[in-house]
Amino acid sequence: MTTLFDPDSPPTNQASAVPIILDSSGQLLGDDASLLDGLNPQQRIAVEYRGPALLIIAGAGSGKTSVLTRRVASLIDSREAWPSQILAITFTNKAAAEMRERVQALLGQGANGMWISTFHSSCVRILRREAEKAGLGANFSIYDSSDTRVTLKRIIKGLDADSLGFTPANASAKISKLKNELADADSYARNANMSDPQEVMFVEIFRQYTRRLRDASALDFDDLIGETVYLFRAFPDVAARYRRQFRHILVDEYQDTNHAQYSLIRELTRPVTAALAEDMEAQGLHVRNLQDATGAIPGASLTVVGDSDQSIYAFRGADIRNISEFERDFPGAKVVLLEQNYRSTQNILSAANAVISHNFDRKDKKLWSADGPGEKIVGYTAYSGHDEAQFVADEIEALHATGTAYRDMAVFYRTNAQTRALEEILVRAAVPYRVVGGTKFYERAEIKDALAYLIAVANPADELALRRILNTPKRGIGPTTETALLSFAEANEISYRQAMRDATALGLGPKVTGSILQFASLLDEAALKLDPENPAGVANVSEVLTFVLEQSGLLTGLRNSRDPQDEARAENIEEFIAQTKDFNRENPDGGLVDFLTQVSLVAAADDLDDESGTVSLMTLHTAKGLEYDAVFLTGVEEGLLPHQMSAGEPGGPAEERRLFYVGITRAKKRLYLSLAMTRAQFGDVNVAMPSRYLQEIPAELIEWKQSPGMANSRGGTQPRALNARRDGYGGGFNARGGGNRTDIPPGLPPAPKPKTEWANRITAQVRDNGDLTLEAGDRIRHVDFGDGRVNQVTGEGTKRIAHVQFDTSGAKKLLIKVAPIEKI
DNA sequence: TGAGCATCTGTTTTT
DNA sequence: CAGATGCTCA
Repeated sequence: MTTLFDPDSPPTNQASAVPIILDSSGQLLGDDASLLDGLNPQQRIAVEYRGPALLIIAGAGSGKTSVLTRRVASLIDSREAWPSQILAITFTNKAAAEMRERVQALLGQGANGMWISTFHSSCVRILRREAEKAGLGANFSIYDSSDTRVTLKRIIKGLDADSLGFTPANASAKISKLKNELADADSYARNANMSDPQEVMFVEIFRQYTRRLRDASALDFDDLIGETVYLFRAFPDVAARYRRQFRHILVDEYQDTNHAQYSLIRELTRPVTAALAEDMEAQGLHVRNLQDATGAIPGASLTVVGDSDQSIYAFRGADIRNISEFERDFPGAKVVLLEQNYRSTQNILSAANAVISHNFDRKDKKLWSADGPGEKIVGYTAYSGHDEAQFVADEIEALHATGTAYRDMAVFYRTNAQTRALEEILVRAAVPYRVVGGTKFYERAEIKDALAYLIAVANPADELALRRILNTPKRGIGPTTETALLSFAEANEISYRQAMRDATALGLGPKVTGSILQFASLLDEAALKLDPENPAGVANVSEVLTFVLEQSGLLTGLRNSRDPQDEARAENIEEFIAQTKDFNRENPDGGLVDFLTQVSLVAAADDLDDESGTVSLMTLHTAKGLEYDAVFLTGVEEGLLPHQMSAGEPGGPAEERRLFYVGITRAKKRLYLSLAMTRAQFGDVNVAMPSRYLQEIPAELIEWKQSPGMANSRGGTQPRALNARRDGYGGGFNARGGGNRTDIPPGLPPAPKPKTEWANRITAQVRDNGDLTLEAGDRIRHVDFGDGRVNQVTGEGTKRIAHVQFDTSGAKKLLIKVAPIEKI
C-alpha cells in the first residue's frame, strides 16, 4: 500500500548508538527546551537519553504518558527519526489515540506515518500486508474468545472429550496459555506425556482447533502475535524490512507483556545482517545511511515503560520477568526511576505504598507527592451489596453537590457481576452512569449476527460466521440440514460455502434447498459488490450491510416481531448501521476488512467517552491507566478481593494485591473503600469478611463512616435501612455462619413475594410507576427509605426526578418512573 | 422444525 | 441468578 519508508534522505542512524543531547547544529536544545518544560530531572533523562535500550520504571501517576509522548516528539523534532520510523505500542487503542494526539500537539504538525497502536493492531496490520507469506488470505477473520469457545465446543463434542473433563473454557484457557508461550500442537505433543489419555485428547483438541482456524482462514487473538513472530522467523527478508523501518520502538505497560509479545519485540529489535541490508538496497530500499561500519544495520533502539507493581495480567500470560530482567536481557540498558507522583494526595499514596509493601520479592519503591496529605480515605461497611450501592450513590450525589463533576468519578469492582446491584441503585437514584466494558455492544447477539453477515461476505471460508447466520433470521434450515451440509462438504472436500451453492445435490426437500440456494446467492451477490472489477464500483461498508440486512430480512424481522425486546434489538442494529456510516466517513479508503478489524480489536477502555457527564463503572482491570478525582473501590472483601479463584494459583494473592494497588492509585483526591457483610451471589446470600488488604492500610489514613466492627455489633446504627426488606436477609445478618438467608425477621408475613419483587433485574424494566405524577409538597413512601416529602421535581417525561426529604433517611434524588415509591 | 418448559450448572480479570 | 441444555409436543 503505502511506502514503508520516507524514501528521501532518511535521517541518520546515529540515534540508536550515540547518546546525544545536542545535535551538531545545536538546534535540538532550542526546540527541546519546550519539550522539557515542567519535567523533573528523572523525567528529563527519560525524554533525552539516547541509547540502544532504556527502561523507565514509572510508578503510578508519575507522568509517564507525558514522558513517553515528549520522548517521541523529541525524536521527531530533532530529526533523529522520521515519524514512520517510530513504533509505539500501547495497551489500548484509546491510549494510542491519545498519544498520537499529544505528540501532534507537541510538534504542532502532522506526525503522520507513526505507528502508534496496540500489539494486536500492529500485528494485524503486518499480517494483512504480508498475508501471502504468512499463508493466509488478506481477508482473514479474527476470532474473539466467544468464537474460540464455539469452535472448541464443537470439537469437544465431536471427540466426546467432555467425558475426560474438557470444557470449551478450560481447553481455550490452556490453548491460549500455550500460544502465549509460542507453543503449537506439535511442539506441545513432543513434550507431553502421551500415555496419559487426557494429554492425548488435549493434543487432538489443539490440533483440530488449529486446523479449523486455518480452514476458516481465521486467527484468534493469540495467533495475531504468534503468527507475526513466526513470520519474522521464517522470512528473514520480511523481518529485515520491518527492522529497517522501525528504528525506535517504545512499549508501554511492559510489565503486562507475555512471552509472545516479548519475542515480537526481540525480533523487531535485532540487527539486520550486512547481506540482507545489501539485498534491500538492491531492491531499492535504501539502507546506506543506516548501516554501520560492517554494513549491518544495528538493532532499533528500544524504550520500555512499566511498573511491576501494576502487573495484573498474569492470567493472560503476562510475565513479570520481562521487566524485572530487562537489564539482563539488554545489557547496558539505562534505567530511569520515576517516583514522584503528580496524581494523588499523600494519604492515598501512603495507603498504596503500605499495601504494596506487603508483596515481597519486589524492588522497594515509594510514591510521594508534594501536594500534601489531602482528605482521609473513607471506609464504609454495608450490610448488603445493595446497601453498599446506596452508599456509593449517596456519596456520589454529595460530591456532585459540592462541585465534583460526574465524569470525574468512577466506581471500581473486581467482577462484572457486581454491576447489577450498583446499576439498580444508580438508576433509581438518577445518577447518570456508564458501564465501561462489560457486555459490550459488539457482543450483543443481534450485532454479532449482523457482523457475521459481513464476515461471511468478506471471508467466504469462515464457516463459523456462516453457520451462525445460516438460520438467522429463520429460514427453515435447522440442525439436521446444517449437519447434512457439513458432511456433504467434508465428503466432497469442498468448503461449507461451496456445499451451500451445490445444495441441489443433497437431495433435501425443495423448500429447504431453495432457502439454502437463496441464502448462498445473497452472500455471493454481496461479495460481488466488493469486487474491484465490479463496473458499478466497490461498495462501502454500510452499503454492504444495508444490502445483506435488506435481503435477509434480519432487521424487518425484528421490527415486525411482537417480542418487545426485539424492538431494542432493531434499534441496536440501526445504531450499528450508523456506526458503519461513521466509519465510511472517517476512513474514506477503509474497506470491509478494515472495518471488521477495527471492530474485533476494540477494547473495553476504548469506548470511554471523556466528554460524557457520567460516572464511570468498570472493573479494576479496565481501570488501569485511568485516573479520577474520586474513586469508589467496592467489594473489598475476602473472596472477592482477593478473589476466591486466585487463592489456589501461585502468586495469586500477590497479584490481587497489585490489583487493589492499581485501584487505589487511580484516585486523585478522594478514595472510598467499601465492602458488604453479605453479598448475593448465584442467587444465594453469603456472609463476607473484610479483605485482608484493608488491615494493611494504616488505621489513621481511613475514616470509617461505618466500620466492620460497628456493622457487626448487634443493633448497630443503620444509617441506611436498605436491609430492612428484600426477602428476609435484612435482619438476619446477625446470625453468623451464613447460609440462613431464609431467616424471616419475626413479625413479617412469610413473604408472598410479588413477582415484580425479584430484585436483580434492571429496575427500569421491572418496576414502572407509569404516569405517577408528583409535585412539591407531596408525601411519598419509599420501600427502603420510609416516608418523605417531595421538595422539587425536575426533568422531563420518563426522566423526571423527585428531590425528596425523607423523615429518617435524609435527602435523596429519585427517578420517579422506577423508584420503589408510592404516593401517600 | 421450532417453540416452550424443566433441569442443571457455573461462579475472575481481557486483547 | 442467568445461560445452556435437553426434553416434549404441536
